[in-house]
Amino acid sequence: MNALNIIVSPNLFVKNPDETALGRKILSKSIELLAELGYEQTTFKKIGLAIDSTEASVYRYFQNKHQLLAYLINWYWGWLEVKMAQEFIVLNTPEDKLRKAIELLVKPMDTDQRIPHVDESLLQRMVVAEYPKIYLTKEVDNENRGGYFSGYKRICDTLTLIALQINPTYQFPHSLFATIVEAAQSQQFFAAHLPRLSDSKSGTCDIIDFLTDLTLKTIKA
Amino acid sequence: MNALNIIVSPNLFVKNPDETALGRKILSKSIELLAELGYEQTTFKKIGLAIDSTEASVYRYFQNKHQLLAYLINWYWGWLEVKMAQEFIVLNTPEDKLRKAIELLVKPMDTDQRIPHVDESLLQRMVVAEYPKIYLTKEVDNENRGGYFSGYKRICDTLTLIALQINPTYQFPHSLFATIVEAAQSQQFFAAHLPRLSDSKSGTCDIIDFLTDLTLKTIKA
DNA sequence: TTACTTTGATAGTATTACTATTATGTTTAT
DNA sequence: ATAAACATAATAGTAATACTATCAAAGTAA
Repeated sequence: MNALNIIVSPNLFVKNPDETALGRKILSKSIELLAELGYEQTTFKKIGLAIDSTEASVYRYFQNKHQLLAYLINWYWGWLEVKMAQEFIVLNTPEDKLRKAIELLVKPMDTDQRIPHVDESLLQRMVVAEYPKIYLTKEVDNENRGGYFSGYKRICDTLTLIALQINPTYQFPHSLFATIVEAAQSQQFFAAHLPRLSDSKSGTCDIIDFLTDLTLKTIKA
Repeated sequence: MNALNIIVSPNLFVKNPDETALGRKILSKSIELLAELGYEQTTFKKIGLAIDSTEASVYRYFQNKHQLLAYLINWYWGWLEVKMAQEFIVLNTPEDKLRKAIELLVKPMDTDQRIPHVDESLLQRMVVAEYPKIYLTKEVDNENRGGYFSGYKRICDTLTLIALQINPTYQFPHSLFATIVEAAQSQQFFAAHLPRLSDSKSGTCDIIDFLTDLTLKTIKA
C-alpha cells in the first residue's frame, strides 16, 4: 500500500490504526490536536469530533490517551530510525554518523509525501513537548515490558554502538546517548519557552553545535 | 521559628503553607502521597483525607494540583541551593564546586531535623519522577513569568558562573547545565526503571562519575 | 464582647474517562 | 444472491475528578 511503513508494537494499540482509513484519520487528527492543545487538554471526545465520528470509535483503536501518545511517540522514533539508516548509507566515519544523527534529532523535519496521514514536522513538535509523559508514570515498569519505550531505546543503542567505534573504552555510552537524545528534545523546548536554560539564540543550529561538541569531547577525550 | 526557612515565590500558593500547622501538614502529606501514588493518582480529596481534613482545606492553600507540585519542586531547588552554599564554604576551586554540586544533585539526601515537616529524601525521589511535568504544559510561558521555574533557573545560573571560571570561553554553559541538571534526574529514573538507558549498575556513584566526566571534559577541552 | 479568621462539613456542577448497547451499513464467504 | 461477520455511528450511562459555593463552629485578636 505505502512505499514505506513504520512498524509499531501491537501492545501500543487495540486495533492497528495504520490499516484502516478511520485509523489513519485518528492518527493525523490526534497529532494535530495534541500539538495544538497539548496532552492534558486533548480528549478522545475532541478527537472523535475532529474525525467526524465519536469517542467510542477512538476507543476501538486505543485503550486510552496514554496508549495513543505512546503509539505516536514510538512511531516518531521508528521514523527517525528510518531517516538515520537512509542518511548513514553515504556516511563512512562514525563521527559523521553521530553528527548526522544529532542533526536529525534537532532539525525540523520536512514532511514525507509517502505517508500522507502523518505530518512529521508537527509530530516532531508534539514529541518535544510531551515525550517524558510516556515514561513518567507509575506504570513505567509494566509498560516497559510491553515495549512502550523500545523505539527510544533502539535509537540510543544504535548511537552507543557508533560511539564505541570511535572510543571502545568510553565507560558511559548508554547514559551519554540517553542524555543527548533527551537534551535534543528539552533544549528545543527551553530555547522556545525558558531561554535562560539554553544558549540557543538563532534557531536549531546552536543546539546542534552544543550537542555535537558535547558528544565528541566526551567520547574522544 | 525555624532555624532555616526556604522561601518560595508567593505565586506558588494561595496561602503560605509554611506559616500554619495545617499548611505544613499539607506539605508533608502531599510529599508522601505524590511519592507513593504519583502525580496522576494523587488528588486533593486524598490529601484532604490524609491530613484529617477536607478537599476544601487544601484548595485554601493551593489553586490546584499543578501549583502544589510547582511549590514542592521549587522548595526542593531552594533547598538544594542552600545545601550547595553550605558545602561551597570550604571548597576553593571551581572544579571542586562542580563536583560537589553534581554529587548533591544525585546523592540521596539525608533528612534535616530542622525542618520536620519535610522529608527531603522522599521529596527528592518525588522530584526525580515528576519534575518535567511542571514545565511541559501549555501554560509554561505564563507560569514562567509567575516564577514557577525560578528555582531551577537559579541552580543552572550558579553552575554556569562556576564553569565560566574554569573556562571563560566555553560557548554553551546554560545549555550544558540545564542538560546536566536534567540528566541528574533522568539518569536516576532510568537506572531504576529503564536500565538500557543508563550505565549505572551500582547505585548513584556511576551517575555521579558519568556527569562529572561529561561536565569537566566538555568545559575544559 | 465583638469581630475576624481559620477550618470543617456538606453540597453541587461540569468535565473526563471510560463501558455498554443497539442499529446500520459494508464487506466477505458460500 | 444471501447470510454471516464485521466496522462504525449514535446514544446512554457511570464513577471519578476538579473544582466552586455556602454555612456553621471554633479559636484568636482588639
